[in-house]
Amino acid sequence: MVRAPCCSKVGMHRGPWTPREDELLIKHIQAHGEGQWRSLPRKAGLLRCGKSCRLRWMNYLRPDIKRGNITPDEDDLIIRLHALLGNKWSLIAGRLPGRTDNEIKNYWNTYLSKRLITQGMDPNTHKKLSELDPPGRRSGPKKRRNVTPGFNPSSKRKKERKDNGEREKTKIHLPKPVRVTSLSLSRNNSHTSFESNTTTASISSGNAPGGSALPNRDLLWPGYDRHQRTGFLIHCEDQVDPVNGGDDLRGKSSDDPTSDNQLETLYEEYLQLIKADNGYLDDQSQLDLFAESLLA
DNA sequence: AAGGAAGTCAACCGCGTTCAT
DNA sequence: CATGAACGCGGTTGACTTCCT
Repeated sequence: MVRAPCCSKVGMHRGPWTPREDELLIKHIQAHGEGQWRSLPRKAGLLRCGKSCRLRWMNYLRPDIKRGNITPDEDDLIIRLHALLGNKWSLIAGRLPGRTDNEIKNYWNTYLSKRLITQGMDPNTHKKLSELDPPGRRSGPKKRRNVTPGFNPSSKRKKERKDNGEREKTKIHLPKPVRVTSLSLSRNNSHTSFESNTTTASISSGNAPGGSALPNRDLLWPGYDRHQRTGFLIHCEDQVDPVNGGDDLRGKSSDDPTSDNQLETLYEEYLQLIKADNGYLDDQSQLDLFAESLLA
């Protein structure tokens, strides 16, 4: 089947966005919200394809985007999540508040995969490189520079922490809340979706994200209201949805063998573990278990 | 100082999935 | 059921920057 282009490319602007274009896009989204990307450029007075607008907003203009250096904790988490999830950049990004999939993908391709290679690891499998691929024949960074300002190799940081007598821990961020749209509603109905605030591991918070913008609970995915009451919103997106539903539930079978109760129990255990250690998790196996549960 | 090599990252592209008609 | 629209994702590109010789 021949696929129609997402928009007519005749007369469209391409390449880097100008400040004026950014301003128009921001103003439009502030006034009308996200979504309806195809018609957005016309309504916003932009000579851009809708896809381009979405990308610009998601990867650059969104107010909650954290720009700048990836922290050591984020660094470690990316590697560990990549080992479990593979190149699922959006899923990895979902666990790093304020980071975009594009940013993490670029960061991985630019630094992390190369660093793993220099450490003798295969960046795809996270296993030691076989003897069939001896170090001298590896394709890695050829030469050059102390990379990005502020970039600090993880091994060095770990050594510094060890030297300081610090425990080696991985900071765990709570799953990132996302817009939740009802199963029964059109994706284009912006009045029936909501955004909640990004939440990190401030476990004791009892404030419900989402606030007054919540739609009828009956329209939400199973488990939402339960976690809303306790102040957490599980990130549910694609197959990661831990409560048998979520943003992209379309087509999901209600016969999913994993019960709500099982998943809820697992999630509660996860929260308890983090609570017990002020937002950190020492036990790699517990982190792995949680990550695997997301893929179940 | 200049030119080329290499790195970075925003943006583009194509495809898969889901929903509406 | 078939088709097209809309969206999101991962891979790739290419302009620009930085470094090396």
